[in-house]
Amino acid sequence: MRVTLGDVARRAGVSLATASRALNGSDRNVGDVLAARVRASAKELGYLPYAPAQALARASTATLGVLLHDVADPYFGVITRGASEAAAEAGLLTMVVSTFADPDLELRNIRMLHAQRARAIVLAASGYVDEEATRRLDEALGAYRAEGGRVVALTDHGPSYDSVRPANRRGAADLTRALLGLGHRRFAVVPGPERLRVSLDRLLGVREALDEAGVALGPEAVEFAEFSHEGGRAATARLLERSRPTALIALSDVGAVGALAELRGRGLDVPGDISVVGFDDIPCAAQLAPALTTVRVPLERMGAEAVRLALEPRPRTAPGGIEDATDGLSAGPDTRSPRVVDLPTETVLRASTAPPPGAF
Amino acid sequence: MRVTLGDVARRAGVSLATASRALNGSDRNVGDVLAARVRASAKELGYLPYAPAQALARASTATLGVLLHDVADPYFGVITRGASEAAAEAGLLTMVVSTFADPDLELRNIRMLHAQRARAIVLAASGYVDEEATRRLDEALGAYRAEGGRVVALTDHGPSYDSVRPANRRGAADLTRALLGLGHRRFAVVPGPERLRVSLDRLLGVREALDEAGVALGPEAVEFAEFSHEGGRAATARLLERSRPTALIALSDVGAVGALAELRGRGLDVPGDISVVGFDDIPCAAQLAPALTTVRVPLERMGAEAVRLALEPRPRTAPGGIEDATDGLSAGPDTRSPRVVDLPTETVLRASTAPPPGAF
DNA sequence: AAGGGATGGGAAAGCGCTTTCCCCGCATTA
DNA sequence: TAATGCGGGGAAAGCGCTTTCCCATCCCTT
Repeated sequence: MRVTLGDVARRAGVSLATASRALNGSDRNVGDVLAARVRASAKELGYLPYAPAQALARASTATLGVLLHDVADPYFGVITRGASEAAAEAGLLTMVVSTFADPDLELRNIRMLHAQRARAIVLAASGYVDEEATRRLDEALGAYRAEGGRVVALTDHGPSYDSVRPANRRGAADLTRALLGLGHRRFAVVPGPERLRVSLDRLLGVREALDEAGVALGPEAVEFAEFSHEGGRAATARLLERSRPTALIALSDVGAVGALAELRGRGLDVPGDISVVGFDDIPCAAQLAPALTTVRVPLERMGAEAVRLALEPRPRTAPGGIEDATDGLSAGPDTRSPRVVDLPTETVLRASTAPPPGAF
Repeated sequence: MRVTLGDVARRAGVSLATASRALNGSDRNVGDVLAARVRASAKELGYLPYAPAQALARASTATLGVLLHDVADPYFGVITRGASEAAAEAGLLTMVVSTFADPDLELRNIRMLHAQRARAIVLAASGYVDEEATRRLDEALGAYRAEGGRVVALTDHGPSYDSVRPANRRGAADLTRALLGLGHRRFAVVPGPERLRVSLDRLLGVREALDEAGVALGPEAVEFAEFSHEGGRAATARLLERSRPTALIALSDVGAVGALAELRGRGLDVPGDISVVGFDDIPCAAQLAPALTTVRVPLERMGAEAVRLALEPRPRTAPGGIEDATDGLSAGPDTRSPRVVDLPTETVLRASTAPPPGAF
């Protein structure tokens, strides 16, 4: 390409080494005079370092990978904002890849990020139930980590990864208890897709609270659905064919919005005829009418926290068992036990919930 | 790092050159036997190409940059989805950087993307009114283009860039005409921030339609606001202090949502007391209650189209004036006249608009 | 006044890949 | 049979940077 560090050095009358040290920092000092000359020369020539070459020489890039289902989904959008802001603070660029909940695509994307040698990968896309898919992903991630890459999971990806975990199960249980507290006894649930672990996790929380209260939740009252407007809408329609719940629990806000649409279409009043709750507290949840009762998940913080974890200096255990601070170059796999950050969720009561009809 | 092409080559008993050609394609052929051996060897070793090294050797990366205000804003989220999907199809990884409508940050981010030698930059963040800021951005983009980088603007960034342009002005005019058609004569407008060109562009459309109809729009009826829920809410509050419009035109959906919240807070009925319209048709616009009348902007398509434009083979004019198809290596600045793709918008009438109160 | 750290500068060896250039052997043509 | 391509293989020269050495000063210390 155009202006190289060599040009800058020549113009400043110094060696390549000095120019490099002056512009891009190093443990070695450069005399003030020369340093100033180099900087001036760089500015005059409009020099910009050539990142791929730096990456090659340093054996380390300045990029972060974020793996998610869909950037346009506000859930992931907010996470990505948190992550990329934290990344920017650390001088990293964020590469966002969408998998659309397809394990094969996810695998390919992990390989791409690995090939790019992203410093770290944030797994915002949730874990799969399918064991074979999980195994293959683990394998690819393992290879990445073996070369010094860091991985942080934002959902349950097994115990071997650093994780930032919202209290999915507990949050769902609390939410359900809130509905029980209002007097509801007939529930219907729209979890996410059955193949994702989050769905099951949250559903488990719901069951937990219902069991506690001795309320039954038959299979006819559960209808899995994609995390989408249409998914939520269709699932709600199917549920209403076979039961008459007083409370509908959608385990994602986007799904809840679809549910609201379906209910409105059927002329049902929310919360007069039926209460509806969501999960995640995406930005528009509060602005719906009725405003959606939901579980606040600290999405932005999750993204930021994940990056913090990923960039945390990583002690490595030498064969002798003593921690040593080898740099990234001689990087071996990470031998620490994984860090886990548990983030609390919070039930947010809004206008979409009320006591069941006929309650006094 | 770990497994290099050299390892693969050695294991397959071939030269580095052959291994490279077999795995990563080239204009030269490799015999079937050797090619198979190389592929097998790569698979067995779990080889993944080292992208920074490839970039250095090829003088070209496999990344795309998208510059936007905020990933968590659905407007940009949807654009990004379109762009990154198109990029993925072309084998590119997408780097997303947020500028939060700050020209300085934008400048820094352009430099970073330049340093990464992203193949192309999609400017989804809108142009600034400030001339000095614009000049500096142009300068940085110019340097990037001088080295062969491609730039596509999604909003008005001046005539020198390839652009994908939604019909902002026309869309706003049509929207306004729709309100006029319903009988409205007293308007209030909440454009975006005054420093962004889109805001002015759309406002111009509104004025155009009002002028046509001979309806006045005094300065007291216009209140600029950030593209955000809170911005729209606060601006609406201020507007209502000093005027009693029958129609409120928010020139972004996120702003309109804020406006709805403020109106609801004041006990005003939409559309009974006042009609509200937005702009963009972000996914949740249709799911609000009342569903928002707005202008559909083909966001996803804009992103995809931008990438298509950016990746389009680029003829270059030789000094003699004859187009030649030199490859990217000897890249000079792009001498074609910029491509412009105009995308139509469409007014979508929903429940948030009705004839003004008292109309018969 | 001589020995010995610091200190700062430069030459050059890579980092992992692509691509030119050269060469060899085979098939084709005269 | 000799001349001529040509297809496919390999050696090696980079791509633009960082970093290890090595070296020359300079300033302390004894």
